[in-house]
Amino acid sequence: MELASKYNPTEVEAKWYQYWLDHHLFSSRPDAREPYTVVIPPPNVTGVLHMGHMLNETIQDILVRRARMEGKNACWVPGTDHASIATEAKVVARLAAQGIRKTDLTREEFLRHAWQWTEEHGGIILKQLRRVGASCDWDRTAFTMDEERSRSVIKVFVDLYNKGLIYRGVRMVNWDPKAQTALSDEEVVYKEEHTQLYYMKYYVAEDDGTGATGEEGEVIHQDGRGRYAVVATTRPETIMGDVAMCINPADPKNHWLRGKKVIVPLVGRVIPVIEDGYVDIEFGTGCLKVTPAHDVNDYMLGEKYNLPVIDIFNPDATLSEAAGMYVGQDRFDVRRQIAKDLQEAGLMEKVEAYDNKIGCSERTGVPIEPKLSMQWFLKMQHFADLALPPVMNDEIRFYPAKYKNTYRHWLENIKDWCISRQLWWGHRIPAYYLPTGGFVVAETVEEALSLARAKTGNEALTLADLRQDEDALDTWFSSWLWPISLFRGITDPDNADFKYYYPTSDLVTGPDIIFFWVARMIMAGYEFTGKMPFRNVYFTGIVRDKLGRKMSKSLGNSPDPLELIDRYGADGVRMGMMLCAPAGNDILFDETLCEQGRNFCNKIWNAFRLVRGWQTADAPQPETARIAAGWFAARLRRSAADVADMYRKYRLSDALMEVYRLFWDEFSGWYLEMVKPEYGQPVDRTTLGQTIAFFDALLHLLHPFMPFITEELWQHLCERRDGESIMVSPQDIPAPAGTDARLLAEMETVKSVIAGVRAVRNAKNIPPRTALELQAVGTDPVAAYAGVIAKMANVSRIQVVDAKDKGASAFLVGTQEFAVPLGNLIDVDEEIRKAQAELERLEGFLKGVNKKLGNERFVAGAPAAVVELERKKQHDAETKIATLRETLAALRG
RNA sequence: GGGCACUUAGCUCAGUUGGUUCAGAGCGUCUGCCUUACAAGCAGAGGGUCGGGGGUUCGAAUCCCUCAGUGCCCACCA
Repeated sequence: MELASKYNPTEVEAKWYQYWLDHHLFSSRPDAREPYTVVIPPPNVTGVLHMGHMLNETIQDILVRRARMEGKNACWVPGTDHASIATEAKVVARLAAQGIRKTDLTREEFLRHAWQWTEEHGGIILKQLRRVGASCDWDRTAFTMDEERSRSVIKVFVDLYNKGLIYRGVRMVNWDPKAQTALSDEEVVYKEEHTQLYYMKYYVAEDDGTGATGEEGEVIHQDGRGRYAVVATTRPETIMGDVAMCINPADPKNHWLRGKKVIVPLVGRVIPVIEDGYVDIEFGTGCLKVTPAHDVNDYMLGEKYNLPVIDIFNPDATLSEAAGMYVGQDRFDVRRQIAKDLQEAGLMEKVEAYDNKIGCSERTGVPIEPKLSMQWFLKMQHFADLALPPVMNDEIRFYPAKYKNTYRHWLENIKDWCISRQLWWGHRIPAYYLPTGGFVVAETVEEALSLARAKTGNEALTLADLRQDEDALDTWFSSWLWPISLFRGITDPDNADFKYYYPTSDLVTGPDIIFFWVARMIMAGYEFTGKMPFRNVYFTGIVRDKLGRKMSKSLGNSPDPLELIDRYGADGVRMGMMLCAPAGNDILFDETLCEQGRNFCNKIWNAFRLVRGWQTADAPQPETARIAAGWFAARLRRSAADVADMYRKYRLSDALMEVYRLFWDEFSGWYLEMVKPEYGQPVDRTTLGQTIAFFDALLHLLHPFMPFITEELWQHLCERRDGESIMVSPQDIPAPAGTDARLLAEMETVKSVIAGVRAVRNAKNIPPRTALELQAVGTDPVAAYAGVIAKMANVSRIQVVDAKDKGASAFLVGTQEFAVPLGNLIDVDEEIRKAQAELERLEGFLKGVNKKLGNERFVAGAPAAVVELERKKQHDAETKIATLRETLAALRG
């Protein structure tokens, strides 16, 4: 079969993925081997693959495949997340497009639509993962809202409620007016915005003119209408909720306002002036309007001073009846309107531009509204106490470790978690309200009923008397159980899978969900299993474009991973991702990296074409090939050891780069060229066998990064039988041997000699076909490698000479001088210039070394080995300088 | 406003506890090659006073201080 000179990934990839599936090569069952478990960070069920996934899944696949090849029982569990808010928003939008309002539907009707949506769009991303090569155990595919996961969530809720860790109460929460639900603190993101600061006049009510003491610093505003205080706010639309004005008791400017009452502008309500140290004297005028219903701090003041609460907003952030004005209008329209009205009424002192940070909903993007409401909360201090120590003492390791700080800071300032959402798409809170007031919490409605009967003493209660809480749980309240619930560890903790696979091994995720997910999984792990959920956490970077901008739909700077795979092959794209992905660093993705990956595939492909094309003959192995094989075996052992070390440190980019260079430079560039027979000549069986063994080892090293091409070539290379696969044919590359270091060092010298000759060739424009002679001055330290040098540099003979030819171009390898006789081809002036420059450099270097050695404190203070090294540097430099001087003298002579 | 990182070749990054021959890699750049595995390639070359300044040390890219810049996280100044 003739092989094309270019690797074509498309067919190969489809073929092998199907082969892997057909032979259940990703499936895992508990056995005697050491388990290696990874749970996928479940993508949104209706999501599509983007570059962030591409990176994340590639890393997981590399780790999983590596573990599998090491002989571990690797199990990578895939699944999707129901993504409560995001999915519900999409369903609501679709319904709206059909002219259906959510509020016109019953819960059951809405959920039918949601499930329908999920079935239509769900799981697309899991199919896409196959294109990437992800070696997930698809039989274990789970969904955060499937039956098992739902049972786990409900069981855990009941358990925590019974432990007294879940409570219900009215608190100030983050309200998303678009999704019309409460959010946790973590779901609020702060955005810098250019806004206005409005300075409004609050006239003193029934002003009798008292209060002014004329003391230093006192600031009294007054106009024809009387005396007034000025309050600066970014939210003038909330004045209808004002119930007090607050000044700092230590603020002389506003002393005169003590004990007074002021009039809310436009509204006309008379409110008291209170005093509290909370108020920042420097901000604005030092007067703060207090709106307990719509600001967390104001709420705190309200509690402290027993102020009334006037909630002026409807759930969609339009003004409510309670506002009394602008009723039904949107908060931002009201802001514009009220600014105008204040202006016209002469109640606006001034308006200034102001940069402010606005809390916005992570999901819908709209500014959140602090709102008092009845919600369910999880007490977090208990969990923080559980989850902090294992990370700080490295029982659970973070890569990179810098995230330990972030983690600690969050846990040390933990607040209770608002877990209820006013949504339908999610796990419904298993609380049941009684007709007589109060509620019970139970896993099933039947249990709830018996609890209710016991609680009320009323045996006549029926299911119809119980009303289940309308709220759903925060999505993360199911995600935090993921590593446990995937193995049914909540509902059936004694099952064999759970005992075998849990704790999982590595978690790969982005640092953006360290609080949402990672921290909470650790909490859940210790709370419900008494064990860590995973041993290591690998935090990926955020994928940015080459200009450093975060990839996003709106910027249009995010390539479609599948399109990239079409163009460069999955292996090419995987490599492109990994080339720029050191752990924890943001990765600046550039499509040319995929090109590099594709080129590498091609390089591997062509190296294979070369080897495959060789005919064999019964012949003794040439000396050059024997040397090459001995050297490359050592080179391979060293790289394999280095790569293993990099895996241990999760330095996957470095590991890939090491294998890349090993294959391209050392194997293809040096080894294959050394053993390659003359065109049309056969190769001896020993060399062919060794070469295939090396190739096999290289494919094994490459496989985790580039699964498709390696499987394809491995089949050709080893003539595998059906059902076999490179991924389950572990190959142990021996540990480096004692003699390796010498072997490697000698070959480096040989390479330098070859490079030296080639450089001469290049400089003089001598074609590769023209054989050259080589002289070694005095002695030849690499005489044993003469055959290699002859072949690689096209050198006809190597002579040891006392003095090199007059017309020779010389170069130094270490302290050893070599020369290529060129007859009249040599450019004397150029040679002199070159030698002179080198001499000057060396003299400067020697001066530095001498200075160091001349320093008594260095000789006395530094370790003997270091001093010895300096002496060697000195000696070598002197030797080289002497050689160069001779060369120069000869050239000039 | 607090905290944590980072600043090394044109670009992206290594550089382990301060000490192996003027600081390394990949990509890009330049020069020469279509040499029957590969031009998605081969051979060679150039490129950095390790952000600025100060200090500790026999010795600093590496430790300390300081200044400047960048990024991220957290925070209730309206």
